[in-house]
Amino acid sequence: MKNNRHPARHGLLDESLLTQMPPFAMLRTDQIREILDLATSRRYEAGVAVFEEGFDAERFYVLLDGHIRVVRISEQGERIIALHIPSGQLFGIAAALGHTTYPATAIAAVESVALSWPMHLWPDFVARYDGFATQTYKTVGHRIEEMSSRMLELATQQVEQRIACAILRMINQSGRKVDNGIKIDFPITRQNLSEMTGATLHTVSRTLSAWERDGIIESQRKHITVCDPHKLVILSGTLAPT
DNA sequence: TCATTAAGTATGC
DNA sequence: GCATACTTAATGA
Repeated sequence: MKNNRHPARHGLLDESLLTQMPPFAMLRTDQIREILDLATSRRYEAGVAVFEEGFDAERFYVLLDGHIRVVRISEQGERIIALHIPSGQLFGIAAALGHTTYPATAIAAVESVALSWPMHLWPDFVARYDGFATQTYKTVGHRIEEMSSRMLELATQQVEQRIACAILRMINQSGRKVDNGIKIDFPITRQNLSEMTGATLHTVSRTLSAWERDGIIESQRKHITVCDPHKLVILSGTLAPT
């Protein structure tokens, strides 16, 4: 026990919180304690921006609980959803890519809790903590892969296939098993899906209605459950055509 | 194959 | 009751 003035006051933050998180999984408890003592913990209401595109990248974050939507605005002023970030992952890590400003806006999709550290600690973290850098570059690699495959989809696939891909991606990353299938673990509207696929919300709505009639999905407002993932995979066009 | 327009129902503070 | 979420049909590129 050395310093009782850490910004993350309250006993909520114990070491076990971070041991689950990939970037910190390889660290000793005393190292995790050090990191926690430097962290600031904050809660974000659904819909609130954690940081915004173009602003100075002052801090980097790890999501403890909730879900983050990474959003950009196109030249025409349309919102594009670039990524969804599930809990346990780093975000706002512009420094890892050599940026000094955030390349996108991060919005809490549900009420969320995140830890953050000032960006000037980034080099220290990379240098001092084993596995932090490798895990980070792994996540960055995954996200770049995901975004580039989405660009390919946008260019080559039909709307129905793109919607299927978007839903499949979300149940892979944030699916929760329920009685009748796999449910996307955060609120998602037709509008949101249109922002991910570049279709209109009307087309998304019609497509989802058709899938619901066919028993492939079930949906309540803001929630989608996939009952027949296999059929969705076929619709996504990921498999070779007959 | 889709976007657009337009007009409707359902749901929740 | 008002905003938000969602549905549907018609029309036309």
